[in-house]
Amino acid sequence: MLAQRTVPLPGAILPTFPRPRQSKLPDPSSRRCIAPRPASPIILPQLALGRSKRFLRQKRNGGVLRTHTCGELRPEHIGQKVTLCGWVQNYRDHRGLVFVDLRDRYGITQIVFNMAFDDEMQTVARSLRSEDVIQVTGEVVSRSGNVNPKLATGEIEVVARELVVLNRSKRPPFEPSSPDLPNEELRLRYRFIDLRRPALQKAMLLRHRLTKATRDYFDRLGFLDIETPMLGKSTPEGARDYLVPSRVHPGCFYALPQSPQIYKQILMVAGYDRYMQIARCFRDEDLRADRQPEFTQIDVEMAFVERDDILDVIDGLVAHLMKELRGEEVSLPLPRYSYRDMLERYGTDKPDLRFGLELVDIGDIAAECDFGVFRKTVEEGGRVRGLNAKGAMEKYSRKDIDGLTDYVSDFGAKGLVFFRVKEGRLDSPVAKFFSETHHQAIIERMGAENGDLLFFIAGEDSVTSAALAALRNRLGKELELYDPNELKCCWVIDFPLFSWNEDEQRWDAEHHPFCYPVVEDLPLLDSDPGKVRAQTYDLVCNGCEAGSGSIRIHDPVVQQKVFGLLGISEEEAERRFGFLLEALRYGAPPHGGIALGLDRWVMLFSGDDNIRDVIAFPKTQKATDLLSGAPSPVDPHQLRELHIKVDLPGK
RNA sequence: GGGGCCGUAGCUCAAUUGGUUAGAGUACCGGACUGUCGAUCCGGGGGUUGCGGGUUCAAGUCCCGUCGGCCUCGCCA
Repeated sequence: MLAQRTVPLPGAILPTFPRPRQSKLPDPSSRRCIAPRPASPIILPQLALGRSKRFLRQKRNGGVLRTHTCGELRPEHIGQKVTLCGWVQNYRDHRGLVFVDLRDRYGITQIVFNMAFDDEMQTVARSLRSEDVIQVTGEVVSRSGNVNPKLATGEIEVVARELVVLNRSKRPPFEPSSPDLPNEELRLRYRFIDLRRPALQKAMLLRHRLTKATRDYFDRLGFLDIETPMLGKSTPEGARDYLVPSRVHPGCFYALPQSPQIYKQILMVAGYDRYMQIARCFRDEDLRADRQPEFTQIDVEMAFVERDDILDVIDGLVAHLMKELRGEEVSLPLPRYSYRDMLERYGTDKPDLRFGLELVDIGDIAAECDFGVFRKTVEEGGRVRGLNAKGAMEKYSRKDIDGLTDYVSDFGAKGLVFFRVKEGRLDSPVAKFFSETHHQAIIERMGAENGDLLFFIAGEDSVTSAALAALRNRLGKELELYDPNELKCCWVIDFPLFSWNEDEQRWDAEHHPFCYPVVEDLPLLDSDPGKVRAQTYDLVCNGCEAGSGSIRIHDPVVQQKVFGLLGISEEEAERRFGFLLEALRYGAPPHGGIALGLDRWVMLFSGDDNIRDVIAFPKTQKATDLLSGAPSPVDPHQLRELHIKVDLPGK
């Protein structure tokens, strides 16, 4: 039988279809198309991911439009009468016979419409186009002889007996099944189409599972999930705030949280000694491939703990996630390295440990050679460091190396010296400035063999680190030195508390201003602040800063001292976050915590390198939402209520 | 704020050194077709080459500006 609404529709742009009457009727007996299992729950298998086999159970009620999903039917269902709903992914019109690939997020099922059964229905079936939404009732039959091995449901098909067009789609700007992706601008504008793509659905599912596994883990350990305000007070430093004007208090603004930092510390003072939250954070800074203006943190804080207690808890989380999401065992504890050590070996505090390619210092050799740049750099207190790209001699032409030279110049390197190792000697435009002894010394120091390609950068310590770290990552990728699917995590600890800000002639907090110094370094706060180590820790995964935290200052005196060194006066400190200082005066327990970037973790687990692909509704690099058009001007009357006048810069 | 890449049909792309009426695939529309699954076959419509200016006999192509997207340095505890 054909439902009333299935008359062919005129034109390309169609009005919204009313939902079929069945959906509004509570009486199941009016539904002729329901399969004969009214009391049993429908089991909807989620998209398979990893080795986990989890099932979502959905109670059948009188209002369902479908008996199964499009990913569910198997040979065991043959003979059953079923009702499916979904989107038309593809149609193959043979006139008397029409095939439709019906898609929902669970899979694809082939529907067959046969003119022999219903001529009128056939006319409607032939009018179906991509992304139309339909409801089909029919019988599950075997596809013996015509099995499609590409589909999980490929052994069966549904022979349609009833078709309801639930809604027509305009011609979609792109199709979810298309092998070549349209440009990202279009994908973001039509995000509702993009989100139909299996890749994004997979990412959303992974994100859900990661979030849930995280909550489960902390719940088991007795952590409380406590929400903190979105409308708050501007936090002391760091990123630019997103501001929200107050209507009730003319001229005053809330700030959206850069993180729940201060609130979670106050929760510790309040005695909620194990806190966690999946917290949305906002930072009004320029974007990157792995950075969005609003992002999500797994926020954690604990009281009566020392650094290693927190590291142990997060070690457990990492192991739990690896097990739950990838079925992998991780040996704990995760390795813990000092900041100094990482900077020396990898040039960065967030090394990618999936491969070696460690940095090597040849300052002593450089000091003796006749190559002016090297010798002079060392004389002036700089460093000469390099790395050995094993066996890469043939892989990089002179032109390629010029490209690398350009690349490292972005990081402040004035040049890139290279040597090809041939017949036990160094071959390079600058080789003549090095004696035979130097050649052999460098070869020995670098562990070089014939066919290797050595790179060196001379300059200030920080420049050699930054440039070589960047070069190392690039070489690691280009030379395929690691398995891109591997996840390798470590802790980096013992960061300095401060770094010197040359421009403003004062100390900056390396992490944030609430980090507790290493106790034995406390006296150095007065004598040599640059030497003070902080009780901070970064969780690093595949060269990505995946989490960062510290033991906090719970003593108002130490806190004031740190503010002083940061150039924050007592008055300013009181004004901006006096409420934290005040809280610390009322019995603050020793406490500390960490925040992990949830979006980045999903990226790491999914192997994506674009944060937008793990966020349902991301923003562009200019922080706009192409779907909604945000941000946008507002009605003048809204501004008047807020006592705000817009003063745009002239062009 | 700086550097780089990109913008041509609904979409993905092409267009020789600046040179004829800007093409192809796909999607869309019409027709044929009862076992397709990237269906096939026949026919058709579809373009302000992002926008504005300039150079030139001539601009999709070169130059300047601008808008938008992406990557990146600065920035982001």
